Amino acid sequence: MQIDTEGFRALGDPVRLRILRFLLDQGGMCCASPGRVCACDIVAMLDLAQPTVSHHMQILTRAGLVSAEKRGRWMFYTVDPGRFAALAAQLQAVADVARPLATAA
Amino acid sequence: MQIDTEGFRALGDPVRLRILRFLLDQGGMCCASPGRVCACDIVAMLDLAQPTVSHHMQILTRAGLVSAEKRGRWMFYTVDPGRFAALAAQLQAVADVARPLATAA
DNA sequence: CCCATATATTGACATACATCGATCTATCTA
DNA sequence: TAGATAGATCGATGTATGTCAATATATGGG
Repeated sequence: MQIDTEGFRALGDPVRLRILRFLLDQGGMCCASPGRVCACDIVAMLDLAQPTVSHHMQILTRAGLVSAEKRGRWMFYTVDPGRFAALAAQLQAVADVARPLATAA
Repeated sequence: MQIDTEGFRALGDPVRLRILRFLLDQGGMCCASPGRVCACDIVAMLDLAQPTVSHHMQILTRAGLVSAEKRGRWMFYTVDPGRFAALAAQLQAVADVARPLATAA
């Protein structure tokens, strides 16, 4: 039973969850670069200083939840669907193992 | 897009993940009360003081990841499969939304 | 080349959190 | 009812972490 600490740790912060939701929402827009949001947009959205946002983006990328791509002066961030699917599979595996135990007890 | 902070936060700790794995493994045993592990067994397994374990179990139960049942002097803990399945669904929903954006970009 | 802009890095600080010893509460038993 | 045991609560403490101001590092434009 493999469960990743770093991934869930990165998810356990309200600011980072807000950033993830913002990436998904902005990704749905039809203009500019769909699915890609630059760091400056995230700073503008949040009421936090630029270094703080940079710090959070580092945690998210190091956890593999978002991938970063530098394009000129801007850093564009994308949510990694494979990583989220993998984490979802881990939790579902826990649920599958726990299900018969919970009903038996 | 609903993502639960408290659940993932509770998962983002190596000690608590070890406890969860222990609950699942011990749950597979055929003796005593299958699927149920008392707090004393968790204390015995970990190299941590009893109040520390009690604290972690509170966090896990408050996050809904495990359910606690007092039976006499003992507290028995069970992994909640529904809660894990719900969290898995949240992450899978993120993956499903992010998938087309990642491929389009 | 120099300046403006976008992001990263550094250092400092306050708060949150994991951990423990000591103690309290509840429950069983003799 | 007294003693023993399981677990929770409390208070203290060290470490981790979120946050910011200041600065550094790119990158593009004039």
